[in-house]
Amino acid sequence: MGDKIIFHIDVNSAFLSWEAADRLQHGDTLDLRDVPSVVGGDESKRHGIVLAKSIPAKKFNIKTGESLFSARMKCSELIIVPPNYNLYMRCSSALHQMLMEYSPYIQPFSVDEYFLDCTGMENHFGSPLEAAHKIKNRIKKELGFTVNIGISTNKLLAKMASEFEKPDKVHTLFKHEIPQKMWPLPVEELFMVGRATVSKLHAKNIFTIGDLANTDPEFLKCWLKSHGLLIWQYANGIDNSDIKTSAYGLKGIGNSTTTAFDVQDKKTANMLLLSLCETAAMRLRNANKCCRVVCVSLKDFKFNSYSHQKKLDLPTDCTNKIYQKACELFDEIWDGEPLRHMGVHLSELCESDFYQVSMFEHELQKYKALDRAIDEIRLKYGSSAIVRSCFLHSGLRPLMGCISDNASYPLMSSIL
DNA sequence: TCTGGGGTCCTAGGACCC
DNA sequence: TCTGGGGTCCTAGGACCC
Repeated sequence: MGDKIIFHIDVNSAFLSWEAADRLQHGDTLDLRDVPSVVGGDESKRHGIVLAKSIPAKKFNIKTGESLFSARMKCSELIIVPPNYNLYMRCSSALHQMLMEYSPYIQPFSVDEYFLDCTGMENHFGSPLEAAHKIKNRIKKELGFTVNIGISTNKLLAKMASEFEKPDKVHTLFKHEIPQKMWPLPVEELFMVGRATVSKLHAKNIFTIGDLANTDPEFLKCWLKSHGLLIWQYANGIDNSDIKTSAYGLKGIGNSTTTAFDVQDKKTANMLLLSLCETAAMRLRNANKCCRVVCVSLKDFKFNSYSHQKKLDLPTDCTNKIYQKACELFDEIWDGEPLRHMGVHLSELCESDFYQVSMFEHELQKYKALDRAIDEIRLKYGSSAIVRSCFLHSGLRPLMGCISDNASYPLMSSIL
């Protein structure tokens, strides 16, 4: 059996490219990609970090993840645009649609990354390099943004290849190219080597991917457990994972927010929890799932974070049930310190049609009917069409988080 | 440095049972 | 009950990714 051919397609500065393409489509004359610009949160609130940056912004040494405050210090004329998650979803799915024309073996890896199994496509689209250039150029022409494509025989190497020179490039990283193309790179550029691991590796004089590749795997395994073995395999280009096609199993749904102000009282906290639960539960129902575990996470004004989770007696997709449990969890852990961040996370999901509702839970049936009715109205008339009355004069948002609200946006196909 | 929000997976420790 | 070892479940926290 011969080697596979795997492509990794990565949108260059995705959020920023998509914003730029969208603005040009709508008649703007300025291309954000040509000036120092970033996509980021609200400078005046506390959501302020850089989510994506233009290449000119990069020249000012602005980094993804840094605060908008410090980004602005580096470049006073920096343009900051707020994120538009609905736009990103539409761009992502337009890309998905196009890529599916080339191979049915496709794995969405994140909103702006796809793996494609292109084994045996030579008859249709030419050599892997030719095919990748065709795909890349077509995306640019028809969708209005650029991508990098990495080509190799497994996902890890394809992904590493797509990280090479950007933007708008195709790179290969086959096995025999590893010593020249990958081993000289700093070890922190290896997939799965993050901040915590890199400082440990440096302490043992491991500075490049090559250094890691040539370290004794037994030693790494004893020292860093399974993660040690994993990064050694990656450093040597070893990855046997499959392309996970179709609807891969969702493991959990979370919804969290940094509040614009410190939360000091239980009443406000409960309303925020309700808002978070509404969105999370709606997404759960949309996925036709129920959850067995509810988790509440908190971060106080000193940035200490802590969480508390509990199993439910029965799986549920009901907003009120989830909210009740979230309040209970909150009461059990909140120490009264002012809070700056709150989150709700639902896990241990199961199929909702699998799960039989106990016929004795009359109250639950009522809630389910209510959830169904509310979901339908929000789908039809937009998410703000129906709002719990307690939010009316609260100054708080009744639905926290990014939920898609198709009513207020035109379809992708009409824009791009 | 004034520090988001969505995920996944792993590990360690305690409870509980045999 | 001056008391071992192993399995499983549960929870909290931390690592990583984008």
